[in-house]
Amino acid sequence: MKYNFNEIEAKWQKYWAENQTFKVENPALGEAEGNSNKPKYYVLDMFPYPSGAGLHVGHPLGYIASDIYARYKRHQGFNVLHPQGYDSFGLPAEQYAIQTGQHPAITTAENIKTYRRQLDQIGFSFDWSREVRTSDPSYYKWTQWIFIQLFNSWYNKNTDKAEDISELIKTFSSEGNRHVNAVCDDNIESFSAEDWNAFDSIKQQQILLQYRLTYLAETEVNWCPALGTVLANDEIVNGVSERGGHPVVRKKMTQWSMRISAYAERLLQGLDTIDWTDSLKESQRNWIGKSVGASVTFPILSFPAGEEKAGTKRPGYMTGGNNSHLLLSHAKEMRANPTLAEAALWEQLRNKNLDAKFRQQHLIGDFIVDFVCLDKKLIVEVDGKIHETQVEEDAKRTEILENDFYKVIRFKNEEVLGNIEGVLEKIKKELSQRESIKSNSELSESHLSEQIPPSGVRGIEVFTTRPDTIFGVSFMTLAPEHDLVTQITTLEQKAEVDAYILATAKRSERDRMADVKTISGAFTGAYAEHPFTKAPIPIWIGDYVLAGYGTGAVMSVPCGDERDYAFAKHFNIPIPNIFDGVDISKEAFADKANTKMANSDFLNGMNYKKATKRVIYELEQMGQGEGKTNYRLRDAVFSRQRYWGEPFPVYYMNGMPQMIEAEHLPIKLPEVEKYLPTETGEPPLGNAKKWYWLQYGNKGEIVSKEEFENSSPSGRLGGALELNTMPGWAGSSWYFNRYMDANNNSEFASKEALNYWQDVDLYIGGSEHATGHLLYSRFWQKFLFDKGVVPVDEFAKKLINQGMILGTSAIVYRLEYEPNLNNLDNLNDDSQAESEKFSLMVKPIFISKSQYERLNVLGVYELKKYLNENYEKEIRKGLNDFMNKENSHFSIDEIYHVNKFTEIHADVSFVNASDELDTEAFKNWRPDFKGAQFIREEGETFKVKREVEKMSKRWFNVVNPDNICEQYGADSLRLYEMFLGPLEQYKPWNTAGITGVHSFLKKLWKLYHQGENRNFYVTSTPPSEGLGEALKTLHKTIKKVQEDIENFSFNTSVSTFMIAVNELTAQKCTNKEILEPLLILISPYAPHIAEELWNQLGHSESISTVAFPIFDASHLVESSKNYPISFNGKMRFIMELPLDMSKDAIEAAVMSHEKTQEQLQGRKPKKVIVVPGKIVNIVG
RNA sequence: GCUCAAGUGGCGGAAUUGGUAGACGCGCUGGAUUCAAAAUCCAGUUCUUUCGGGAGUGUGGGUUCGAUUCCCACCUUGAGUACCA
Repeated sequence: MKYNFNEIEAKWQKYWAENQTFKVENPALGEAEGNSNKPKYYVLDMFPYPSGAGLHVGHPLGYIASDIYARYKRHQGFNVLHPQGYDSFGLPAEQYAIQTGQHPAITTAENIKTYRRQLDQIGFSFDWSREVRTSDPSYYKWTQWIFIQLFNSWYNKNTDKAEDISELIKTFSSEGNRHVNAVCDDNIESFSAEDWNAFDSIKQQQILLQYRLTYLAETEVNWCPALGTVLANDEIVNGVSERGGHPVVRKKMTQWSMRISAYAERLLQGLDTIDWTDSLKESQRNWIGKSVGASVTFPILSFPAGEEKAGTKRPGYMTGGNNSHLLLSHAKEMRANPTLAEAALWEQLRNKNLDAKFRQQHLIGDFIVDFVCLDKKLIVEVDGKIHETQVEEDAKRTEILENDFYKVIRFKNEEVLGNIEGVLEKIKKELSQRESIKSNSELSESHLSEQIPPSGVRGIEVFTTRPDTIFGVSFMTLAPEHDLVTQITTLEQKAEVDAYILATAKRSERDRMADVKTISGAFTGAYAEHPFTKAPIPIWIGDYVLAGYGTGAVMSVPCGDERDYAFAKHFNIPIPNIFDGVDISKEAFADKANTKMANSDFLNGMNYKKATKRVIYELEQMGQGEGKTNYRLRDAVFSRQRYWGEPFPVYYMNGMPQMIEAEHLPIKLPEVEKYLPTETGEPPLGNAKKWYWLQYGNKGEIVSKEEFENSSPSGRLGGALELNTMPGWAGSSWYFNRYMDANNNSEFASKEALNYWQDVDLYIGGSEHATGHLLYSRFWQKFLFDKGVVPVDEFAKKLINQGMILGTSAIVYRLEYEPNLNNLDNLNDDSQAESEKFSLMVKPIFISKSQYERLNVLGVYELKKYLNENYEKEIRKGLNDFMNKENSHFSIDEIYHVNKFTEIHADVSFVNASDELDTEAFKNWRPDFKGAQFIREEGETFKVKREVEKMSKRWFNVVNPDNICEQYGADSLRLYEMFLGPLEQYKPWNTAGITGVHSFLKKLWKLYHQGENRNFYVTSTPPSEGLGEALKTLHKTIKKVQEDIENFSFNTSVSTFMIAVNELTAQKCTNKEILEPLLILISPYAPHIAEELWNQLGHSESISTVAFPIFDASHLVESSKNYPISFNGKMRFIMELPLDMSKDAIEAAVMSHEKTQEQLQGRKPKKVIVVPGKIVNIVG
């Protein structure tokens, strides 16, 4: 009986499918199976995107590893969940649809069919009854559901978790937002409960949107014009799109965003609780980018330093020592406790009775004014009794404010209370006389305003990780895009600054990235004040400061920061040294650990840690700074202008997004005629005429877009439809939970299932998802955990990144030669065309690797000479064919010249294990190779050059698993993929090597089939004397294989099997006691052959259900040891000695050995080291 | 630049609580079998050598009786990230 792997594999694959061998039950549902007593184990692969190209041998690597582990865990008595599915929304199907009109669902279904066939033939033990497809409405129903949950949640920093938005609304209406500590948009205005309750519904919705975990915002996004969509940061590589390499530009768009930044700290902390690779954790840490430091506010000096000295600085204005935080909270307090008159006037002003927007108790500079219309710069003060005692101060205050172009009008309490109509009339009159500053550009460009910072600006806030170096600040740098730049720049510097801003804006992101070394910047002419020394600090702008990080401004400490140092050197800015005993004449000193402060006032002598703490304390006392932690992690844009993705369960009323209630889900993707954006620039969904959306309360009805949008709000939904779809990572961010209860129609997954399976025990997939899928999934898991949907807040305990399998390309060298057209008088004048014709007609000449290496060192002249001497016949034949002549009268070197060699990738299937090219197959490969000639060294075969490259159609090095399974079988494929090397490593595929594992399987087969006819022959005599060696082999193997699987060292267990089979063959072992457990060891790796032999051994149950053999150390006990005897650490010979021999006896035995004497050559050893059971070392 | 990973025969790779470097396989060489080829089997295969031996795990140092393994410095390759204050 021969090892007929094709037959065996087909037989068992059919058996497993028919018997649902790998179907796993949730205990609550399958108590009868007895699974409830078994511990659970969840082994997961990253599900594939089913591309049109199908699988190549690199794809199943991780699946094979996880399958081995899953099968092993079943042998160990675990209830193993090992599912598979498809990440089936994605760009390629859509692009194919755009080109061909084929619906992506059809393409996707076809691709999935191919994938399934390919996966099945490798013999995976997946439970296909739990398959998920992200593009299936029954699945994306729940993706939409999660989106709604996110919309209805906000992040409470006090409880450090996501909470329901209804809680927030309750708080707003009972106490406003003053005490709400949430992760939300910047610049949220503060409001009271009364304010909130007075807001109209739209205003309330706008405010809530600033708190929701998924929110709509005008964001600057990465727009890819070629793909017609936005891309996430991790979808961009080197400034171009990851898919297709198209350029990407920044663009402002209204998009859905996910407030992942709320989870930055928990995502970081969570890394310590999971067993993922260090490099992957490191990537995520970098991506989150936590930095701890301080935020510091530098007041802006109103006049340049020189004028300040002249004594023109105004009193009370923007000097250091004031506390904006205190003033702000004071203003809030005053707002909350208005006087009667103030309240009465505010009631009138807020209702826009005067057609102008007023603010109450607003901070202007250092002053809190009662009411202000910022647009018209009109201040209205209501004075009580107290003002009678401070007329002078008030006058000064008015003067200062009026210098800032404010107009101040004052009313007495009595006036307001007695004649409010008259007061309003006066205000109205003033308003009408003042021009709106928005429409008056002259004003803001006037000389004076250039010198005087506008009101409301108190200082520049910076973020620094080195607050300890604050005494080293010698300038400040703002990003060119910083809001303050135009406001603070002096007239003299305006031209220079404007020119610089323009130049920076022109440079693309890529240019800026490529050109890091060039230092550029401009001085604004303005100065800030140092918080401690009160010295004026020049304010510069420079493009090394990024608008998008921190506050877009830095305090520059040239002595302690490389970039600040370079900038200071370049512009001749002083570089004060604040480090004790450090020379900064050549470079900045950025070594935190060895910092000792000097020239730093109260910090002198302190180290980094102490100084930092002290500075932050001092700044907090002054109200000019505080300890702060910054994260690089940005909120994730969640809208895509694509067709083939999840539709949002969203419509708009009055411009505000509304969720469609969960009971109406799924919102199915509508049909479109064209998959391109509409003529008006809407996303492809704008083309949809009919929607599988609903009539209110009447689920599932098809409604036309017009019908939907024009319907009356009472009967139908009414409002505009959301036309964007969700990004690719939406569906993949929670699929691992769905597998736990994949066919549940009423829930995301049942509580019982979620509680039983908890999380993924082992997750295997590529490291390319480090900052995409793996971060987003952790984010959603934490969110779902907060909401009580899932029981754990990390979804995968252990994660392994499988390395990539690379291709081994085969390269031949093509000799390029051309006619010497000047000499070929019978040719046409059009030499260009002739040359092209020639190169088409001429027979190509290919050169072998060794010949190429030989020829390539010769010069062109030598090469030509060599070719003429050795290959004149071949070349002349090519030329003659071209010229249609028998014999040209020219000598060979008069009519052609050699150009160069070009590398041609040959299909790897034409090359054998010895790198020899099948020249016939190669000639038939492409029509222009038909008459190819091959040059090789005499007596040599034609060998190709090998090169390891990524597997790609382009390089003709793609190997299809279908062919491998047909030729060698799935078991060979599985073993070989594991045998190639460590799972995590990148390694080249070379089909030639598979013969090794294939012949191993044949040898294994032979162990069970003896004699001439190879009949099944296994003896079942009880273990006898002769079984000792075989038992030793078996138990050695059990031990090693078990260790290897648990350490994911699958490559070494394959060689262990080889050793075992080689040994057992040599021992002529035919005993069932040995051969039966051996099969169980091998079955996770080569399940088909194991199942077949197991069956032949007389078992009726599948081998996958039996228990793993137990290692028994007693079989490995030895009585003697081959001691390596080394001299000065070098092993010289081996001596067999009993293991129970004492140290002294060993030494004596070794010393008396003749080889020892030989080595020593009469010298006396200085020392003899004896480690019993290990080694003897003699030091001479 | 920074972070992480890794450097061992012709090739993939094995060996770490420090103890026989090169397991296992490919390829290669020789032999058996065969009309022949494939397949199969046997022997050899780190380099060097005067056949005694000697050298050897990216380079240079160190610790140790003993280092592929630990420490320091450097070089190279791959991956990620990039003016992150």
